[in-house]
Amino acid sequence: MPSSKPPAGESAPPAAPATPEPPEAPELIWLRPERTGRGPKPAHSRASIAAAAIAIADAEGLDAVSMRRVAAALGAGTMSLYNYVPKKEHLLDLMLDAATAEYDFPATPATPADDCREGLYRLAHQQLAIMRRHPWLPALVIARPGIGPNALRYTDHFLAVTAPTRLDGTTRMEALALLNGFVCQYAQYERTAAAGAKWQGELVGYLTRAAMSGDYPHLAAAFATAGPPADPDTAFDRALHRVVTAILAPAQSG
Amino acid sequence: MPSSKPPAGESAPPAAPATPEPPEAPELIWLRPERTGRGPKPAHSRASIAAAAIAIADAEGLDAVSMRRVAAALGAGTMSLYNYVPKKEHLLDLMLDAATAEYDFPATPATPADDCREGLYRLAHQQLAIMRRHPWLPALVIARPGIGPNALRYTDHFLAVTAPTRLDGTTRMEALALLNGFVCQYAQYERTAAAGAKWQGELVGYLTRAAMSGDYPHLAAAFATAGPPADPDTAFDRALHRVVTAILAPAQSG
DNA sequence: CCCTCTCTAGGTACATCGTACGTAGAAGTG
DNA sequence: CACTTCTACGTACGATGTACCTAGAGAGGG
Repeated sequence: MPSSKPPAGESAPPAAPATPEPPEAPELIWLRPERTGRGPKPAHSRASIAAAAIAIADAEGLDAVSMRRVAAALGAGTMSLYNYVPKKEHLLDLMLDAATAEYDFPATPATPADDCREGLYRLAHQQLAIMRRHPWLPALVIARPGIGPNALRYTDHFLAVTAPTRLDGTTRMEALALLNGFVCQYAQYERTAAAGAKWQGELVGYLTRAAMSGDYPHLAAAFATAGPPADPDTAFDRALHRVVTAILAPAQSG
Repeated sequence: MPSSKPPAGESAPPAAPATPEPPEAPELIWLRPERTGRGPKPAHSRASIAAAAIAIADAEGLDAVSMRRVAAALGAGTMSLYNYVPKKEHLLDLMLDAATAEYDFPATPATPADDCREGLYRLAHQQLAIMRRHPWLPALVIARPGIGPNALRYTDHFLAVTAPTRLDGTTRMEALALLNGFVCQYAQYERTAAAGAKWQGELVGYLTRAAMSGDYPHLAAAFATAGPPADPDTAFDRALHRVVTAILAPAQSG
């Protein structure tokens, strides 16, 4: 328990017993008010901090996002950041939610009919576009549930789109997780494929050697019958079609 | 290029030009031989190193796995580890592959018929079991493609199981990614849910407040009609059923 | 009005991390 | 035997997250 302890070497504290209960600031950053309205005006805002962090992550990757770096980008002292963001995790939460704000949801969910499928396609494509813009995003989404206000907007939109189906709320939530997870995985795959392009030569050599070793017969067979690598977008669409079909299927049949 | 350079302040090197080409050790650790057969016998092995790292990760989480920590667990000096593992990333590769070795593949892929579905269920359940044993695994699997020898075994087995379907190799590879990604996501979800149990009170409060705010009508409706939380295993099975159905569907129809 | 309390900005300091580099010695090869 | 090539390990550096402290700004109560 690293809570603030009094000097603890002096005499007994006068009246109030040491820590009468630190108001127990919530762990969830969305439960902390951005401003409490006393003292001097803060020089920055959560929004500007998130924007600065996102700019760094877009340009140099998530590893380049350090408290020092973000603070410097804002022209602030390193430790001043901690007035806005109690831990680095919360900085990541802010980034995640700020990126989620980039979704553009149509006001009316298309038509009441089963354009549901089309709505899910559009949603997934938008998500992929956002994640291509911010290659660090999938890792964050996967790592933490992150229920910021914009994630709630996303959830609400998804529920609206899937309302025409007669699936119950729980099932639709599972469907959301399924679709969300799929797009993240795909974006993440694209990312590592792009980053590992330099070692691709090594990898190909390793794989062909493995295939020829005879230890992996089915792998070798698949290699032999493999066609040319597909265009990323069509590969995505094909897999997306499968996932959406799985989502819209009535319910467990067997 | 941090290769070994000669003192470089002396007179010109006699005959060989400074660095004639460092043999360019491969980045992929699986392409480096474990032993080259000269010098003293190494006191450790990749297997023992991976085992030590896994023990630490199982007990204290992936963050507790540091080079110093693993070396200490082996009774070795910190820097000695770098004789076996050129970078920490490669340590993670070793851990990943060692965990993948825990799969137990049946020698004969059941029957030639469409027990394919059953085979995929078994595979997914085994994967979930492994990931529950090693809560740090999903994060690793998601982060890097990691094509160690045991991952190849897994791939080969998957291809064997899905052989009865008349899907081509590329499609079955996509199916593998789909199933693999799904199980990882689910395991990761379970993990964060378990870790965040302490803040669950906060989270529930936040969500109900959001639902009541009127800004998320569909979310509120879903909340209202939500049943009791399902048993994790049945929830997994339900979602798995959808995913496997999506995988086994013939091919893009529309 | 001033006093006081609360907030902000910022600096210093520490533990811990990955790892570059160099030295000492052991085990094979000629 | 000498020589080469490996292993083991200590030291040291730059970077990280963040605990803690000092000043000072500005609103509220007397």
